Amino acid sequence: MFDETLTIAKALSDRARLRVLMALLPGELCVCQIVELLGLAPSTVSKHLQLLQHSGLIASRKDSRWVYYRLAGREASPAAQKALRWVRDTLAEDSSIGADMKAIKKINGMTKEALCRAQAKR
Amino acid sequence: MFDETLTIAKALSDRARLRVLMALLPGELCVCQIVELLGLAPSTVSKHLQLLQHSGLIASRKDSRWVYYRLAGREASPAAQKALRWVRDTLAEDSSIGADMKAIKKINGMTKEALCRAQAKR
DNA sequence: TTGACAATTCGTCATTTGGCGAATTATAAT
DNA sequence: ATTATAATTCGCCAAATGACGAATTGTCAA
Repeated sequence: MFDETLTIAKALSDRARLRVLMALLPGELCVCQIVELLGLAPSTVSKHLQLLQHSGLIASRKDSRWVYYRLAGREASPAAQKALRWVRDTLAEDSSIGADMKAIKKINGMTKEALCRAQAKR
Repeated sequence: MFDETLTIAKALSDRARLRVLMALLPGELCVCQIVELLGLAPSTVSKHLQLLQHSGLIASRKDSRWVYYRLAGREASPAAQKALRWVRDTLAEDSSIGADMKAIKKINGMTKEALCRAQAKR
């Protein structure tokens, strides 16, 4: 229990990972969308997602070539569920993440093709 | 809000600091008691306590030569209060911290003189 | 079956973090 | 006043962390 709590706290202790959790509040996103949102290298983003998944805070589903991540729900441990509730409650009415939320809307509005093109640029 | 949440999460993401928070659940402790509990150098413990205090999770009071730390209460920000509630709820019935709790009882049973002698040994 | 592409893993590097002892500060006792 | 002591600050080192690009894996399309 203690170690799990520590693992979860470590997972929450990074800006990029916290942004991912916030971004997943409205629903699942695929890796390329998260890459676009964070503006980090795919390998870096993948690492963050692995860590979050390992901590039990998020879960993934594979659809052909794409992998979608979502906040862990009922399958999450009590500790993880409580942690997610904390994040959600604390950041719920936070205006400072408005830019991210706007970006998510934009990203959701883009086709996969447009997204991949955007990423091919770098 | 977001940055405060991140600061709090970082404060929670260390084993020693999490142990301190657990140790403070029953009530305040002075630095020398926490040093005894963690078995770390006073300078290291002080650093951890500063970080926790800076994050708003704990507060301190000075009594002559001693400084006592306690979990932040009403003075804490909503984010900090929620975080403390998360830690408390998550670790409440955790048996793996039994050793720490036992150590706290023992430390509380010791006079200050005995404690200082114990620390003078190193 | 070959090529393209989303995602992950690996190797490397710069930065951050956690640890200590020495020096410093503040308070109490002699 | 001088000494002792609780705590903090400072300077340093080792270990952990986050970032990237290159190489790898798995899946679909041509």
